Amino acid sequence: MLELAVLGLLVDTDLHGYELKKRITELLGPWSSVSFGSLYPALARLERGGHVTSTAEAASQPGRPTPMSGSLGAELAAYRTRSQPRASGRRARKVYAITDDGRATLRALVDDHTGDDRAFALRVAFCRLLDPSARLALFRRRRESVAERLAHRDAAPTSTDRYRSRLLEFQDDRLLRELAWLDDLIAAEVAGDHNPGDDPALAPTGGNPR
Amino acid sequence: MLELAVLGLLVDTDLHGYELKKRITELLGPWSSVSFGSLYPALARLERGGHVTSTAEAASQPGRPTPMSGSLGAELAAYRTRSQPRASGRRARKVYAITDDGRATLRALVDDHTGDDRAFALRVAFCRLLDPSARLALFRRRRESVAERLAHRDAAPTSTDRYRSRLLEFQDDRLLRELAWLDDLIAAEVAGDHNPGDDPALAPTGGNPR
DNA sequence: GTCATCATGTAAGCCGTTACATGATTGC
DNA sequence: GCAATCATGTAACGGCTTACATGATGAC
Repeated sequence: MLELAVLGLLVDTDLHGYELKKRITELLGPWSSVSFGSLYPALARLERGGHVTSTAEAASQPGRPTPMSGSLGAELAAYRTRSQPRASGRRARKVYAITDDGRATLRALVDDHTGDDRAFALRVAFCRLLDPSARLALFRRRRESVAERLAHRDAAPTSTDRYRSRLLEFQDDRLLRELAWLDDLIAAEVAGDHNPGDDPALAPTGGNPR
Repeated sequence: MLELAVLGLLVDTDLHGYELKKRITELLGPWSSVSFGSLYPALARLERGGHVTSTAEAASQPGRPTPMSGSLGAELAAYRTRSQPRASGRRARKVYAITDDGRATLRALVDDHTGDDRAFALRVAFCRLLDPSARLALFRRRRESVAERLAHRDAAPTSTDRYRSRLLEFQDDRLLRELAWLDDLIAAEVAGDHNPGDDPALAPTGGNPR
């Protein structure tokens, strides 16, 4: 799940750990975010596995602009420009970039259907990386799962406890709304709403065309 | 979280592990349920800690009806009656009962405010065990937390990705609805909607008055 | 001088999972 | 005889958390 978030975010732009954490928090919400204690080991794992590469951002050498900048994305460059004024002396950052292998892994991660609600949300967040049929399948799987949950609910006996019944009511409403949302998404997919120009984000080419 | 579910269910009636698992699944939904591999160790932990006691349900001795039945609840008796036909020869069950210590622990567990959404749902499911002021505080804390999340959302930049923006929209709607639900709950509490006769479930008396 | 922010990591531990081991009863 | 259901447990492992360790910079 952490891997999914990291790889998904690295598709857009190269990032260092600290910034990555901020973006994950933004994506998942301050609740159910991740800690450094899991992020850094995860990055190390991903690097060992060849899914990402890291480049030590050289500090205190203003004469040499962006050494090994081949894998550094345009957005990071912009970020670095914004924070240029006190570039030297800062603690060395490790900038991570996704590899072709990582892109393949990411596609598999988005396509699989294990894990909880948070994992599904993450999949939706990155589902543009799937081809249309896989994306549609993702939505349909979820729809079925939610429908099943609802059916199971209807069979359960009504609770006598006021709070418990209010809770059940609320949760049922939630499921119904998710179902409607999924139906909307599915309808849009079937209608061929996806722009004909394929997203090139996952193309195994070096140098982001942006 | 598992402890919370177990203790909460044991307040209503004494249960053995297998049945407990079924009820937890009913409460949490087939998704995000628990496995035996965590339930049984949890029960052992709770027993070691003195929060529950276990009684080996004697089988193949039809002559002696319910030995040590002092701590066996009425609802279990009913359950046993329903499955009486083949009572002897069945694998021995361990029936768990909550202790006064367990009731105190449960109250603390429901009152605390750590953990994720599932933990909150569980707290609501058992919040009748709190006194009105603590219950109100529970709802208000949650309300604040959800409101904060929403405020943070509004500040975030809108995504360019279609799926991501649809997701954000959906999640925002969810938060708004939870807010409205909480406001309802809080209003009902403030209006003194709680029945004046206190729930005796948490009274440290032996022998359930049912 | 000390606090907040940026920045990267390690170590211990918790809580949960899957897979395995055991064993009886009922129904096909 | 075989599978499903009931019933209880152990072992290995995974992923994530908290707390700790380190260290620089800028603002008050």
